[in-house]
Amino acid sequence: MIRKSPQTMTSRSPRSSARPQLSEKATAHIRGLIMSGELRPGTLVRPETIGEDLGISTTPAREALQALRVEGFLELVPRRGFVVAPLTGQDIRDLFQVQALIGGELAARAAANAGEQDVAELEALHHELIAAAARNDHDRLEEKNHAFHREINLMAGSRKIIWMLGLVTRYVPRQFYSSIPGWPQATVTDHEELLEGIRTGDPEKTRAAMVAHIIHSGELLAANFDERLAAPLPATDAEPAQERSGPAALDAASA
Amino acid sequence: MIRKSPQTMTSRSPRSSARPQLSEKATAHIRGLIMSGELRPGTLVRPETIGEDLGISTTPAREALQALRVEGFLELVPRRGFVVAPLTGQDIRDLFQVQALIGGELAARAAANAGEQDVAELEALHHELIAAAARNDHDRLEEKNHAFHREINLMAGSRKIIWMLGLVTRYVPRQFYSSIPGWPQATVTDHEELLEGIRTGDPEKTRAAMVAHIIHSGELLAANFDERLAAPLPATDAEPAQERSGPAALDAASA
DNA sequence: CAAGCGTATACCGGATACGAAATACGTACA
DNA sequence: TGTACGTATTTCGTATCCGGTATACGCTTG
Repeated sequence: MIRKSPQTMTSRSPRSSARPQLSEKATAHIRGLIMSGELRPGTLVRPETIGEDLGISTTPAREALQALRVEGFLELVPRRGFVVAPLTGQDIRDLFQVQALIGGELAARAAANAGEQDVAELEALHHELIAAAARNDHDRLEEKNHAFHREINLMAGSRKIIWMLGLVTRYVPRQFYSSIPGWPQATVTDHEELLEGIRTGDPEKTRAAMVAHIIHSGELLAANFDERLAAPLPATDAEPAQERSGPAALDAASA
Repeated sequence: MIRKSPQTMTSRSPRSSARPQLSEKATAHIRGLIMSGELRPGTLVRPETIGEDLGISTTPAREALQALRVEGFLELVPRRGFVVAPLTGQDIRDLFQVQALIGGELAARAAANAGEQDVAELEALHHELIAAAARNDHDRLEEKNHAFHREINLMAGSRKIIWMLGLVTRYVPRQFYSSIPGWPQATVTDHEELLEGIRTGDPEKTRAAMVAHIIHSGELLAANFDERLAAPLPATDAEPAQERSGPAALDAASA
């Protein structure tokens, strides 16, 4: 059971034309606006407006809005349009809790599946991460951290669980981490614990390590989020803040 | 630049004209086709085709395809179109694992938050479920089961976690359960264990009960899924099932 | 002056039509 | 037989139009 997860993910067929859809560009753009706080909850987002912003037509813009609605960033008010969904620091904490649960599951499976070669690859990445941390190279640090987690997730060998994790981590701007003081050191020690669990093939120990790692990171980000919410808004006009009663059409899925 | 919404909306509730979008209809339709096995993995799904099927134009059809891509039912091959994503019985099991983790978290929080009134309401629903089971009333059974779980999820008080659960349960056709022999009885006993945990305010006991409940249900459904995969395809229309090899563009999100 | 009502406007949801680019497929040629 | 080319099909994006509805504004009335 060394290498290659059960899924047949034929990696990288060159396919040349790496042309991302315009709708994906628009999706990332609006998502960034929401996560950065430029678009606040309750704001109405119009297709033509964002089309003008990016110099595209309304068709891909509407597709982007639809995608963001599925992701939970926007809500659709039937004859009004798309409004930015509420997003609080507590929401961020909750999402990190979910991320921890899913990431923990993946880590546990990775530990169960890990072969010698996997461990070696992870350790190589880990050492590169340490080197980047020592040089204070934020970009490379972020890159290696991403690669480290990605490798673990792939080792778990479950397409759909990785997919769900991706839906959660859309709420987590990666570039944020590197700006947290003390984060590199904490990450190094956390990753060493993860490595220990994987090396010894101990799923539950690895799961616990991953959960702690994610929750810890999440608390830092959520605190920053709260701080930003407390900050005054750009102050265009004397806006009555319109804390409108959110329609919040929860469907509360069942089992 | 993006305009702010007209903040004149004077706090009047939108009355919810209850008009479902055409794109949502299309989304549900295609999702049903995929889950029922009529659309097999690798099949190319064209906007015009589904537009003709439902008597709608390509505009809402394309929005539906975009939504299904976010949900993971479809993959987008850049200049080719949308193809049905691979979906195996193991995928279903994995998704139930995720559902168990998230549902367990919600149940644990519900137990922590539960007040007397909440418990009373849950017990009322539970008794109605028992009554429906005794009458062999499948529709009402399904309805009460849904309401029971919904109530627990709402008690947890986390918008975003419920949202994530909804993304997972899109892969679980609710109407399936009631057709499983012996499921009503198993559900009643499982729910009683859940109630016990909530009544005593024991989060971890409740979490464990919910995890067991979901995993148990999932195994039944996944077995059915495997069975169907082994079966030959309906062979109704010509439709030569364009078995293009799915590229499976995993992005493997990180933390 | 305040409250109710009717009209005007804005905009969503959807339908088409059209064009450019790229891929797939069939055919002709060496 | 293998390769190159040309055509057909399709995706992706743009532009435009229309019906229906919710909101905003202004007028009338008590």
